Amino acid sequence: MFGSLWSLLVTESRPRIIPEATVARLAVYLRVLAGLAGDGCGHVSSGELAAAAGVNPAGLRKDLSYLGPCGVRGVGYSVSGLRERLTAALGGERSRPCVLVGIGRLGAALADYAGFASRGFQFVGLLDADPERVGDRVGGCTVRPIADLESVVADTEAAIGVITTPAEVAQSVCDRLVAAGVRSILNFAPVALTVPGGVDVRKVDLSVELQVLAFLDQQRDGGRPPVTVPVPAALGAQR
Amino acid sequence: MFGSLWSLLVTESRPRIIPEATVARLAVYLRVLAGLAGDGCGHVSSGELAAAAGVNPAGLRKDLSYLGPCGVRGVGYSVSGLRERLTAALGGERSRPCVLVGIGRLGAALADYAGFASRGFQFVGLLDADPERVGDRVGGCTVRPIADLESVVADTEAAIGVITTPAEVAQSVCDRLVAAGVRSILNFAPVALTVPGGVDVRKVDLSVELQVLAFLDQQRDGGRPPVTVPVPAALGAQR
DNA sequence: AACCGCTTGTGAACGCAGGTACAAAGTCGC
DNA sequence: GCGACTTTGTACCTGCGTTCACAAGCGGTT
Ligand SMILES: NC(=O)c1ccc[n+]([C@@H]2O[C@H](COP(=O)([O-])OP(=O)(O)OC[C@H]3O[C@@H](n4cnc5c(N)ncnc54)[C@H](O)[C@@H]3O)[C@@H](O)[C@H]2O)c1
Ligand SMILES: NC(=O)c1ccc[n+]([C@@H]2O[C@H](COP(=O)([O-])OP(=O)(O)OC[C@H]3O[C@@H](n4cnc5c(N)ncnc54)[C@H](O)[C@@H]3O)[C@@H](O)[C@H]2O)c1
Repeated sequence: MFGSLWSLLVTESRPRIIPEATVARLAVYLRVLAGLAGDGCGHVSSGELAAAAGVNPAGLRKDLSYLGPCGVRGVGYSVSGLRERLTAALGGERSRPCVLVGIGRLGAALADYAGFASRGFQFVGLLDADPERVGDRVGGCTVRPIADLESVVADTEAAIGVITTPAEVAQSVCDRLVAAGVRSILNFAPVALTVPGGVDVRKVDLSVELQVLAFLDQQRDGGRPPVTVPVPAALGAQR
Repeated sequence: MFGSLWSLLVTESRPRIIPEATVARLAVYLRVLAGLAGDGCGHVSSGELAAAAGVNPAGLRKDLSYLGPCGVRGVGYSVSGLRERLTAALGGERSRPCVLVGIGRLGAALADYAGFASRGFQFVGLLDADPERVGDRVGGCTVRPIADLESVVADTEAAIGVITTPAEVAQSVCDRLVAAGVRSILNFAPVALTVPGGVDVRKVDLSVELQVLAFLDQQRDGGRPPVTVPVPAALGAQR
């Protein structure tokens, strides 16, 4: 009713902000849809998608509603249409150049992983301080000395930097990446990076993941034998 | 005030539940303290710890308050005392046996990583379906055939299972782990695992991390120039 | 053409997490 | 011994995320 009027007033696009938690789930939905596109089905309901993504159907609909009306009531969502909408919302299909610093065991695994390229993320620069590793070819790219960091970032216009160096040097690597123009950083080193405003950092901390699991395990076991806690199912309840 | 009274009523320990987000941060604090213990300083203030951990000082104090009074007013927290308190809260120092399924590039990197063992997490079982990999020694452990999964879990009493197999087989591997008695699972495969109640699953999704960074990057750039938005047709066509 | 069933989209309520501000409490200096 | 300073611990508030429930809308059917 006044939705069309409003869209006229705002000229274009969605001024609405999308919560970060929603963005993360949108990426999951997109991957599920990619697997679904192979099948012949042209439509999916929120219930099916939610089941495949492991989330609540109502939450999924609310997530999608941030992109505006995407589905058809009584039918569901067009698989191809929703894919386009999601890819557009998440930054389009354009290739996103990334640089990876620290080509150790973890770094090499990331550089060699095909799942990133299929989503538009390409490692155009692999950097390491170890002369032994420089010159190696990993995942279709040659490892270059860390001294080339600035020039590689400048040449490739890399937007994302991934840090898989030892923790001690992660901050200095981060500083150099930011100085070179990188404004998005994914950090695997177990340190809290300090960055200037306007730079986004996401941290992947595998030790913490294990420690949380250990805590939940202990909490579960600790609650069972000794005393109290009449409802053991409440905590472990799965959706 | 009535906190002490209440603690008397409940006899002992902490019946208070600790939010999962807090647990994750507690693990970070513990790691920061480990690095700090080498130094001579016997006390740290919430401000120092918070700066090192990259969080708000008040939030850190609130996190620690879940464990009961840990610090001394006017002085700070005893480094050694807080370490003991945190390790106890997170499940003690006892070694936690883990099994790792799928010794590919990522799995091998994890199995070879020294940072887990130093926190009590030991990979006591490495399993893979590829006969080529069976028999390899990775990180002080020999890769065994996937058929041994049940016996390995039973023998080692592994509490945590880590899945680094291709996505297609992740659910079946998960089912076997759960059936064998594993109640905590860390999943790297890009699928939503379905588990029965009482089993905890945590998922690490690196593609999603990159995609969120890409979105934030796009959102930042999209906000700077006045107009445009390269996909104007999508909305008009919708309605 | 009107009805019916199915699914979306969203308003409202709830619970949780993070931040601010302040009072309690202990130590250090004199 | 006492005062003042420092730092903790917590109560309050605000905003976010999630869930529930329901009305609106569309396709198919009669
Ligand atoms: N491997 C894992 O499973 C794992 C798990 C959790 C966290 N991490 C973290 O990820 C990071 C890397 O782990 P890893 O196992 O690959 O270690 P690694 O030692 O195998 O690799 C580190 C690489 O960084 C390079 N490097 C060192 N200093 C550098 C510098 N100044 N500039 C550029 N490169 C430099 C080294 O040459 C090496 O190739 C570490 O911070 C580690 O704590 C790893
Ligand atoms: N490598 C990365 O950087 C990366 C990044 C994100 C996600 N992942 C995910 O992690 C998983 C592993 O990635 P990878 O790069 O190590 O792949 P990989 O192909 O190198 O390793 C997979 C391993 O699993 C083994 N395997 C296959 N089927 C199995 C089964 N039924 N039982 C036991 N083992 C089996 C294979 O033999 C192989 O050794 C994948 O799901 C991938 O999507 C990897």
